[in-house]
Amino acid sequence: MAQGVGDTALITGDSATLSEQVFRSIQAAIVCGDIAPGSKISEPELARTYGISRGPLREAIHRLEGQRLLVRVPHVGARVVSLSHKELIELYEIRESLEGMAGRLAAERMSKAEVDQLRKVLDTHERDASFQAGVGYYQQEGDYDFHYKIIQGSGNQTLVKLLTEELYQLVRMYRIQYSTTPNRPQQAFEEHHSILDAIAAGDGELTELLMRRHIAASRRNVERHYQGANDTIQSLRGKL
Amino acid sequence: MAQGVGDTALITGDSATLSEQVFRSIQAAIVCGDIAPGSKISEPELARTYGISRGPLREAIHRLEGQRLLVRVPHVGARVVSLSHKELIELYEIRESLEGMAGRLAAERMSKAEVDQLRKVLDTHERDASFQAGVGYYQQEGDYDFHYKIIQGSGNQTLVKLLTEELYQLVRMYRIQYSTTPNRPQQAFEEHHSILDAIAAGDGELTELLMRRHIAASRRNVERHYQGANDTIQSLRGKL
DNA sequence: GGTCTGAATATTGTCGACAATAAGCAGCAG
DNA sequence: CTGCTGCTTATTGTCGACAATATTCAGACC
Repeated sequence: MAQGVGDTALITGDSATLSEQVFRSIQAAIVCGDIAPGSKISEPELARTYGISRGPLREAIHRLEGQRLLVRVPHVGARVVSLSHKELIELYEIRESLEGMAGRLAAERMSKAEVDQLRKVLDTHERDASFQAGVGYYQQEGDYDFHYKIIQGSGNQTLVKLLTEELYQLVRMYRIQYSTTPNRPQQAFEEHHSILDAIAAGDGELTELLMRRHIAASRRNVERHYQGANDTIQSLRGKL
Repeated sequence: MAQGVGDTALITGDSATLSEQVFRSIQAAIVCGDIAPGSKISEPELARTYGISRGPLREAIHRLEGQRLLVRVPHVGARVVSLSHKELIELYEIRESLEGMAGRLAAERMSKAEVDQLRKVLDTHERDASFQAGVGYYQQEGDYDFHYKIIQGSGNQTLVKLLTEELYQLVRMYRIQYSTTPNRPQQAFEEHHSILDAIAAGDGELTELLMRRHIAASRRNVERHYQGANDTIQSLRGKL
């Protein structure tokens, strides 16, 4: 996990530049919800928090703007993105298209070893009690995420970059936000298994179909619970 | 057209901040090929060229990095992106998926007025002599571009932003680069007309199919002529 | 002659200060 | 009491200078 909740210390990976470190730090803070959606980004405050000057901070902010995690308006400042119901649905539509394609390519290109690795991910999820409780599912990240592995298996590096380094940050952000709302771990499990089977069989068309259906179901789930979750967000937003 | 060839003056739109202006200026310069693919970005030099300090320039560079127009490596600098054959194909694959979806949505959602406007774009292309010569086709931009109009017609603003503000900059860049290579205006015309008909008929499925086929054909065309064009790029890259 | 080492140079990264714009607030008129 | 005006304040935008790192080139060694 990239960052503990409430931990505002700089992510001090081996990457040398402060700009890069503060970029990752703020990215993690936004995705994990440590900085509430819709809240304003104060440059002096953040600079003090991370103990750096405003220069690198501003560079990081501009990069985050490009990743859609921040919305900036000139001479006013940056705010953490807060997707409207419509925008969230639009994001899921795009995922449907892109991840469906990733699934098809993965089924066609993944090696046996990669498929086994994917199966292991699924087994781990199944055994883990926290997943059974439906809590952990939405907090997965990176290598251990089922979707992530499939995307990587597509072999299309441009697609991998687009999905994992850009759109997925948003997806993870909303996964975590909605982790308190009723979800559908059991059905998701079954769908994941079907997808895995299709990939193992090398059936690209079927994988694409199942993946699209899986994400569409996920979208409908979010859609169904949106109103309640939205109230929570609004209350969070109240603290500006 | 955003910027004349060789014109290094700042784009002085009403947008106030220098950072924004220099961002658009460099973006246009890269897309139009005024700054060769693979060439290094010198901060002091560009700052002098545009008559600004390095601060706003660096912010612009970070934004351009997010748009995939620049590749940056810490402590070394930024270079204009130069897609490999593989990456270009990957980009087309993604376009196939995304624009196919845009076409489907556009067919389902576009109003009659919007369809008429789209038809007008196509008529204009047809009458314009430069298009008949197969030159102008690849230099279209923004509102006047056939694909652009369809994407907008999808009604999915997130998709619009993703395609037009990010991926399409790359697409335009390579369209212009390949504008000297033999292209396929006549066939593209016919395909465009078929797509228009499908949209006018409100047939989403057919539109998606035709759009995917159209982009796939375009990809194969690029693929076919890639070797020759690549030599040209290599020679350009020689001047660093 | 080729290769490694080291200093000189240039470029990138970071900082603090100043200028310009917007937000917040007090005071006043209606 | 409400709405507007002007000032105060805070935040963002921009700049020039300094520090840290990479590149380059000269010279010595094998």
